[in-house]
Amino acid sequence: MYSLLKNIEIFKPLSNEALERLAAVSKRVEHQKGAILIYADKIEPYFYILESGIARAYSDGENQQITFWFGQSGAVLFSFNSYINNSPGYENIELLENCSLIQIRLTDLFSLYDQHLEIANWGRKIAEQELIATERRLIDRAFKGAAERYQDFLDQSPELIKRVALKHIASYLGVTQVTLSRIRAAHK
Amino acid sequence: MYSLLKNIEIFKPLSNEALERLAAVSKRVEHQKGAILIYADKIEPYFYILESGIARAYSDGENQQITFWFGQSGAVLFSFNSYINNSPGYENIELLENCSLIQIRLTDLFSLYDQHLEIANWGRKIAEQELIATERRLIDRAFKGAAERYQDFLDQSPELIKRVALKHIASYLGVTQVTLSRIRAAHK
DNA sequence: TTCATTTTTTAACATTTGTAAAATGTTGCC
DNA sequence: GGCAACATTTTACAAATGTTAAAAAATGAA
Repeated sequence: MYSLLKNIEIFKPLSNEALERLAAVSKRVEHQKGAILIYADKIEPYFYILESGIARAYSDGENQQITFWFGQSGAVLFSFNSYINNSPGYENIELLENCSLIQIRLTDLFSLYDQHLEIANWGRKIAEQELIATERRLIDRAFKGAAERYQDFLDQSPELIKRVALKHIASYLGVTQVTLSRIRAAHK
Repeated sequence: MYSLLKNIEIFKPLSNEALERLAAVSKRVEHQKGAILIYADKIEPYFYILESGIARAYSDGENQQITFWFGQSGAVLFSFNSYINNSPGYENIELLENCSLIQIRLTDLFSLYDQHLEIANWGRKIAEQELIATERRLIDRAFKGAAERYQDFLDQSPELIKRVALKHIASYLGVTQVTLSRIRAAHK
């Protein structure tokens, strides 16, 4: 029953046959705002696609918590280390709103990667898209000041500004909350 | 004739059959120190694996050049945007020493991805490993000061310190050359 | 609404890092 | 060796950002 997946952007390039194979191991789940779907230092067995709601990934430091990823509808959500190296991760993933998600067990997904050419290439493209977005951010940190990064964030993710606490956005942008406040004050 | 590839780390997980398919589209090339293998703003048709020598990727800004990647023996080397989105990239890749490389035409590689399950999954893992390394660096920028990042670089890439100009290492670490000099002076 | 809690802003000051320019060191070539 | 080109360090000063603490504003629950 692939109708579950058919309308989600990330699945659109797939043939009906591939979709059915994925649908057979997919399950829709709902979780509440505040739920932690992925814990750092644990091997997490699931891969998720966010259908609705928003989430953030963060790591805990000694006296701070750094948010380094936001996910919106259509985003893939998983523990990088669990998925890639079968080892405990560094990120916690917290839902910032009530969310609806597609859940796939990693062992099922890996088994499809080993059986199904089209799905293997779909998985390749997921990693590639995450890669290019992550490197883009690393380079932007070098070339752009904090104020410009904030403006870019406003332009590219206008919904997130409304729905996410500024303290999370500050650490995502690589500045303290105080600095972000200063940027916003200067902006008016 | 897959002996060309057999001893290179990145090819080791592959079966002989997959290696032969890759070897059939691979070619060993040599380039001199200073050569630019990948140009920003161009769609680059090749994918390389570095056999010997070192290289760096950099982007040009208005009054600066930022190095954001170093490759050593075994590294994969390509224009992310050309490879992933078939569009011009943002990085130049320069050889910092005379290098020996394996060259594969992207169209040949993509064609193998579409035909060969094992090679598709090999390509998936390449992207995944790059992804996790890149995100790791982004997070380290948030949690570690410049001095600690320098120390980590020393620990993890002792050869590069000897062979690469400090100005390139400075921008790789996300600081100016003056700051790196100060860190090195304090370090003694 | 009212109270308690949390988030955001503001202020004052400290620290880090950047900028520009000069001084020093290094490399390769004639 | 000696010169030229380039890399690295040092210095003085400027700008950006961090830290701490407090005030103001927003949010959520009773």
